[in-house]
Amino acid sequence: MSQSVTTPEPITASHIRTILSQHGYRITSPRQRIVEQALLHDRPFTAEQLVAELRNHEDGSESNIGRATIYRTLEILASMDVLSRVIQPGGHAAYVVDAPGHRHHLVCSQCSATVAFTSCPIDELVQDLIADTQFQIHDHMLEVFGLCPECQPPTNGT
Amino acid sequence: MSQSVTTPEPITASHIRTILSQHGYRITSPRQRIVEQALLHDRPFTAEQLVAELRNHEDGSESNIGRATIYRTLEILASMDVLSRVIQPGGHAAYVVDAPGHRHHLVCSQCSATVAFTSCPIDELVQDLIADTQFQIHDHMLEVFGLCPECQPPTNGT
DNA sequence: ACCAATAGTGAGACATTGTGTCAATACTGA
DNA sequence: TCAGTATTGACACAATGTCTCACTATTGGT
Ligand SMILES: [Mn+2]
Ligand SMILES: [Mn+2]
Ligand SMILES: [Zn+2]
Ligand SMILES: [Zn+2]
Repeated sequence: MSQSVTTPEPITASHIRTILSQHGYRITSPRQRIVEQALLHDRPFTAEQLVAELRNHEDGSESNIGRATIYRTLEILASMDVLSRVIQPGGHAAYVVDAPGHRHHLVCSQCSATVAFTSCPIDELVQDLIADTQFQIHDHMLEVFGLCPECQPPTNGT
Repeated sequence: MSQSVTTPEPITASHIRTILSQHGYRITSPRQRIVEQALLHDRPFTAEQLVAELRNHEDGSESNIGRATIYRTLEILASMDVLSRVIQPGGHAAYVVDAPGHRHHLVCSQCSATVAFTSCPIDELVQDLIADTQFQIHDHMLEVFGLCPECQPPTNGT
């Protein structure tokens, strides 16, 4: 087996609290609820999805979390590499929970099953690009799309 | 100079008409105006940008083109590789005019200057991913972000 | 424990972006 | 020229994202 596939180490809500603190962010109740809700997902989820999920469930005791708060918090979590911003096949933005570090994702176009991988083939390319264009290169986005084994049409084995 | 950078061959409106025909699309007046407007751009532009630009200028003679038509046409052009869908640093979708073929883009985060390149470092990676995950891999998206020479802060050469 | 400073919140108005409908229109090939 | 049909555009609507601002809650210092 090559080095491509990452077995993600679990990341906990308390770990994320620590990271928030270290970055100077306050530990607030909405942020904690957002983090916990995000951690329930092992596939990409959209901001609006979380908005819906966090809208007071049957339990009328929970207060609502404002849409703006959710968008803001997701951005913060992404900036700290707790989440990754990914692009879904259709072109829409979503987030996935991630262990920290540089990751890319292989996403099933059908069911959104996601496999993170760490090998990044960009590094050598970047050197060429810098030499050719004189750009300073700060970032890149790479997403790979396909069909997971479950979603592949059965081969017609006559 | 390495092979990374593409000097784009010009693509003309009439060439695009041919491509449309070959794909079974009709040559309509709105499509021609959309194509011509798109060709004026050498940087990424959004669908809404075109909507605005095509909204009858001072010249009251031109009729309006519906928003839906513009979105539809851009998708068609992208599906024929006349345009590429790209993701801007902020995460928003845009299109760039392209010579046909497999391209990626290096985009300036500040001024959106764009350099297309053809070298794609994905191929070997894809083999590993297939072996490791059993996914069928159909597509990928790669964008590189940075600062073009013009937008780089001057080095403080004391 | 208390307090002052201030980061953070949420409601909602609003802006932007994208989709769906459908009668009317304009291409195209025959 | 004409019938068949792909395409249009207006518009309503859905979805997504941004902004504001008075109010609240967290935090570090005392
Ligand atoms: Mn990478
Ligand atoms: Mn490629
Ligand atoms: Zn799948
Ligand atoms: Zn620039």
